[in-house]
Amino acid sequence: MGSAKFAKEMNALKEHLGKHQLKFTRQREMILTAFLRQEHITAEAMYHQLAKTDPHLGLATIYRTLNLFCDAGIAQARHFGSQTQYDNVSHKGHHDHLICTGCGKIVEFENCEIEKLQEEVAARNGFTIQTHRLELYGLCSRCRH
Amino acid sequence: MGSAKFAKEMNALKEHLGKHQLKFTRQREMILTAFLRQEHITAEAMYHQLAKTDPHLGLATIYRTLNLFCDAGIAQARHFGSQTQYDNVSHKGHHDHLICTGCGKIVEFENCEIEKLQEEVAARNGFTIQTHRLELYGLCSRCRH
DNA sequence: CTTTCTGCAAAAGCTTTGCATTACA
DNA sequence: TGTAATGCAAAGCTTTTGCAGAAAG
Repeated sequence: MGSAKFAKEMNALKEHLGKHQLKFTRQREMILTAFLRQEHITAEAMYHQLAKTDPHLGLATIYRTLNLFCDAGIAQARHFGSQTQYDNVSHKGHHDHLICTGCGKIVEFENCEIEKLQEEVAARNGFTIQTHRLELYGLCSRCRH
Repeated sequence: MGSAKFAKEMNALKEHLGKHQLKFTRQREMILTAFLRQEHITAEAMYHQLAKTDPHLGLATIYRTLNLFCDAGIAQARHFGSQTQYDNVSHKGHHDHLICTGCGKIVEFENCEIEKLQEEVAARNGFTIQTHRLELYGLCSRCRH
């Protein structure tokens, strides 16, 4: 199965489910597998994507499940524009955003130096970083004049 | 008038209005004056705040006006939680946040080196930064053991 | 006077919730 | 067999829009 490579997250989910008397369902497995294939996705996008496989899967179930992933530490919700993006935490730390306030364009970038400085700041304050969010807002070259 | 200290932004607004055949109204003046007194605010919060002064001021007018300020470059919208925060662009004493996922403690910090690297990343991608948001999530010393 | 604004209410997204039914353990 | 999860539809929130009357230039 394709989910073999997602064993780590699958276990994290199962562990969370066990701790909270929740159940491992066909839908949760399907949604997790689809989710882990992307860096970030909206509930609506996942709904359309999975409709091909399971036309009866409800949008509410997707919302409930993505929120469950957040509780389990597998996903992280990020409000962007009018929608919520669910980020794949295992890709995080390599995935910050430059956002044009003029046209909405998003450029993804990673910068190890910034991350190193973040670690320093955290250490200085006695923190151990689990994840972070960095968004730079500005104007792209096309929108600047 | 109390608005004397906000002359710069008031002029920026008037200039934008002039350029676009828009009008300078009592409501726009009132909302701008209230807006400039804070670092950031939601439409709803401003609605309640101004209700004391002008009980007939509509929420729709506040939304329209705050969005106008964004067009004029005086404000900047940032989606946070389920609401939109309108940031006062002239307050650039920007602080970032360290957030403990264990106890919810928030530590504010500033780091010029990180900001310098952000500028570099932006420049490399043809962006001019207006503002940014950096949040580090992790465990504080007390929550770690 | 003409054009733009405002206030109200209604509509429009996105997300959550209630409930009967189904699936898991 | 007892809980929890699902699907559907309805409700809830925040934000936007339509329109008639009011205000600005």
